[in-house]
Amino acid sequence: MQPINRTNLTESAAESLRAEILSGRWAIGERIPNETALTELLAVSRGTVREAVRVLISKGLLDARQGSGTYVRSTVDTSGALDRVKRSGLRDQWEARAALDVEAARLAALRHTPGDLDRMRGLLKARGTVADDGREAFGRRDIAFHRSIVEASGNRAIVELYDFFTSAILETIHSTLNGDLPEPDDRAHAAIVDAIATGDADKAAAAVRSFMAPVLRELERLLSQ
Amino acid sequence: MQPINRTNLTESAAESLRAEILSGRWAIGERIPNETALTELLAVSRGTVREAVRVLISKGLLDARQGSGTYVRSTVDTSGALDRVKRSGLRDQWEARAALDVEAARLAALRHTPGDLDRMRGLLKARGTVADDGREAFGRRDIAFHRSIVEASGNRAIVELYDFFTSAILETIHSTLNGDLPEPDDRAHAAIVDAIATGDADKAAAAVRSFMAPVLRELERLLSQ
DNA sequence: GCTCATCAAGTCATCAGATGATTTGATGGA
DNA sequence: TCCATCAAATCATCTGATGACTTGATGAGC
Repeated sequence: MQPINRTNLTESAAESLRAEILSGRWAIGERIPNETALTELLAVSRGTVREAVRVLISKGLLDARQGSGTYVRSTVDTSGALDRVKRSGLRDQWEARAALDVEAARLAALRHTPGDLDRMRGLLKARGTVADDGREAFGRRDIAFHRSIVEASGNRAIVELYDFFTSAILETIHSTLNGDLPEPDDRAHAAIVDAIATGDADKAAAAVRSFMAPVLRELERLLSQ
Repeated sequence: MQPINRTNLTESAAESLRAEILSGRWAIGERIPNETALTELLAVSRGTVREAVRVLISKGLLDARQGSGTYVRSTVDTSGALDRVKRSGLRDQWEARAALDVEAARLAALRHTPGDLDRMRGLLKARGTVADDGREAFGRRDIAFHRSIVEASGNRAIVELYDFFTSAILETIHSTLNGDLPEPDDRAHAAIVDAIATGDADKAAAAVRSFMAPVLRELERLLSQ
């Protein structure tokens, strides 16, 4: 039986290089040793060095320029962050998304354009009910509506993370949860849009918060069983 | 002059493979063609194929097993999400982190232990001033204090993202911003801890929000110049 | 008929060598 | 001083070979 931690040379080399970069051994923008030198430093062949470097390039830590060298692009590695977020549990993910959702509504109240409001209301009308054409299709329309609010915040970082949480939560619910979560009715949805339309950030935030509360309570109940 | 979108074979191959995987061409757990076959499919050498596959392994899409084959591990790619967040601009990042910070304080008010409060107060006392031993060291202590609040939320997803934003924002500020951001005084910091200690979630959230406001205003001013 | 050691084929892991493409700084003439 | 040219350095890519590991087939032994 092999030890389960057995790893290959490429990963060892990549990990070793990554640690050096994160330690700040080379400053941002500085050139790291060339492939031949790394071959000796890491005691692996050039092919293995190239695979390791390629991984770090894809993580955004390095930047290779043909004819010139390989340079440090960043000394912080965030590639594993989302993996850990994924493993953080459904309640935590839901809370984090709710935080973004609330802040998005707050910003949307301040920054929304007339077009944003039209789009929200159009998607809310098109949302319909589960009975129309099944749960999955309804889920997609529901998500589209909520996303339109987040988009109206004009904050791309929040939109991006919101999308991530949405897919992560969906995946988790599919695989772990069987019970149904309460689905707020049209009136609750419309209340959010109306609050945003008033331009009152606190009111918009409160609307989303009270919208989320019952779902979160039910979620905690289901998870504590 | 070369077109700026010029890319190398490895990236083309990786992108091509990634697209096939995301399209669902192979089911999760299914084995993809071996290296020799990929060499023909992608019309590149084995070395290039290996580099491309290695990148997709590091993204969590593939899983290579020596002697057996290379298998699909996931058909959703979230690895680019944080990259896009990084490129979303300083204001957006700050707002997103503030949202998490506010929610963390809210949760901390509800869930904190006596030990949490002790730690926060200890770190606040140890925080001192810039004059003590330079800006960088002070910055680290300041971050440690704020992180202790986020940790007290008991939400790992929020902690993880908070860390991400902290490092991303620090890096951006280092490279783009020269002006100083306002630094709230000890009293403002202590007010957050006190609010959390009362167990009143709204009060804690409001404390963090008013703490953040002047910094965000100054940030917008600096960025609009 | 069942079990299990053995084996061979298939596959990824790694190495070594060679050539091409590109960048960059040095050189030297106009 | 300017600029075309060149050579060295570096990454990009290909090719061939060998090793390590997995897996299913085989067949002896019971």
